[in-house]
Amino acid sequence: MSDNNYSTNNQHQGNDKLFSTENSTQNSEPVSQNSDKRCSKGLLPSSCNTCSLSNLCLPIAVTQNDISQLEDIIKQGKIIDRGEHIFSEHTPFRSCFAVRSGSIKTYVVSEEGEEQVTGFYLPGEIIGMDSMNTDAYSCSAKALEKSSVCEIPFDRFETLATQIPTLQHHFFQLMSKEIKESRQLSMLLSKNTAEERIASLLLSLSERFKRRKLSPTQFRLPMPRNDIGNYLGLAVETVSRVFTRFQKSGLITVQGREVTINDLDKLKDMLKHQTKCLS
Amino acid sequence: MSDNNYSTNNQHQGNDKLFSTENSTQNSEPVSQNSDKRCSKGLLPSSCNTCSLSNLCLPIAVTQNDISQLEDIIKQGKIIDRGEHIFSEHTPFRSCFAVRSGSIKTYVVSEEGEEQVTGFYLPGEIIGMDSMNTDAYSCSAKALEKSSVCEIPFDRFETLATQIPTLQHHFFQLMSKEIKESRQLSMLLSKNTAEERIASLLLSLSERFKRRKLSPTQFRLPMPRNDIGNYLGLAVETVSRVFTRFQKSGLITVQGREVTINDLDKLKDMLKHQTKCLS
DNA sequence: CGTCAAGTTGACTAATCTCAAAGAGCGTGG
DNA sequence: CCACGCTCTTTGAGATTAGTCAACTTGACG
Repeated sequence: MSDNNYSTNNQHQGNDKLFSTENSTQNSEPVSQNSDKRCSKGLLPSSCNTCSLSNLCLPIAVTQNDISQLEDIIKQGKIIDRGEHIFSEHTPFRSCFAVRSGSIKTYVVSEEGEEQVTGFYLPGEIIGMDSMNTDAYSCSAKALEKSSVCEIPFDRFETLATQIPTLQHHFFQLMSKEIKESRQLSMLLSKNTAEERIASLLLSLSERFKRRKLSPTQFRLPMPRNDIGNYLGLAVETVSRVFTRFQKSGLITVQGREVTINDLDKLKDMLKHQTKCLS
Repeated sequence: MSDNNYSTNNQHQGNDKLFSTENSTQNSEPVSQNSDKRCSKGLLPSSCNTCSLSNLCLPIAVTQNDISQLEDIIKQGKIIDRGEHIFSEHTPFRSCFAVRSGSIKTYVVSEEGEEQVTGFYLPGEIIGMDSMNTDAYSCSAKALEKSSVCEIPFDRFETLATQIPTLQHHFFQLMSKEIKESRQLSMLLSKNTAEERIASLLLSLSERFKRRKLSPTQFRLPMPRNDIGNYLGLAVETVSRVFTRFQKSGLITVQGREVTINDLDKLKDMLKHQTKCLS
């Protein structure tokens, strides 16, 4: 297997090594521990151009000039410490955020104070698109580890989107994708067993790591079992048992949050009879 | 209760009476039974202006002039017979559709040919937004009863949206809402019992009928139990049993697909401890 | 090295599914 | 206008998955 050629992505949390080769400019995390730090335009010449994630979060077809306009409105590289919030449910909606490094979970809280995890977001993915039709965020977003995000002020973005058709088009696509993925989660939850749900999550993570040129078969779960269970509608105990079962059958190797997928095809086969898995 | 003042919405399927008072111009269904019929511009001067649903599917703030531009690109009042498709999964994505009358279900089919219902759409709601990021529809849409839809060719719509900011804004909102609702479905499926799921669906329908000035407490279910179960991740038998239980407890009265909600508050209370119900 | 959070494991319970069969409703054609 | 056949719906009994409760293990970190 050629997996060994991938750069490892299982360092301890918050380690910026992950991105050091990807961001040629100095906007990776270590510069400041201050969670409120922002790269104000000009000071740190961070650029969407040189960001390796731009193929994920930016429209491919955008021109050089368009990108500078985007950079003008995007506040890049805000650092979020583990456990800190990017935004909270019910607070005024102002911006979407692109994850630049680390990992984010979104969740809502019921009247009884019970938490429901609604999603996990990795670098290159965008948070907040479910809040665009209201004045307030419809979920909270919290960093699962030390992370950094780029803020996209929405009113300015909307204006820009009317001026740059490809930008509008791209954003429509991103939102459409979000709808589709949420649909897929619904399907997963409505029809599938615990094992299938977890297989699906593992494959989803695998795919997303792969997109970022990281190993699709060996990675660190950014979230605790608790959050996995919450997200997939399973009890923590069930999650734990399924991991154990998977390990015993040789499908995967787990060591805490470190996961190695030993048989990717077999994992995919588990979802064969489904319409679609998570993405 | 003043519910009796609502116009009834439980006639047999395909009856256009539902909309005869709402569309002052002659674009309601009976004109032609040809399912391929389209109101070509000019022939039938159907208008988004006079459509009672425009407050649901059109941006509020759009001006008179904007509406005419919209009307130029929208093909209005296409008739779909019960069981007919509006579009099929994997066929080229060209248009979104606004439901004008009747009801539509969307679904995907797994490799084994198993169907998974992904949504129910009522007048004023828009189908196809989950396909905008691909060249092909990501689900199929089929009429649950005789229905009519307005076709929104997407490429022309995108162009128009760049010219009319409020239109773009409105569409962002619609898509955001779609994401949110799908999220809510996921949550419903991941945490709630059969009873809660069905209560949530009933409330969702109730709310949507109410928006259309129809009775929120007395309506006809547009879909069979089978589809309800499929959508909510329950066996048909479970759906049936829950309806029976609800009836026995006096919460609702069911007679086939006719439903009367006797205690709306109690129904809502069932979802009290949740983050949110369907919408 | 002690503490606390996270993860694992076992035994029991409960909700929902599956299988099976009967009953009701609706459209079609005679 | 009614009978037939189809689909939809209901109901029962038993099987199974996942949840709950409780205890124990592991690991991170000061």
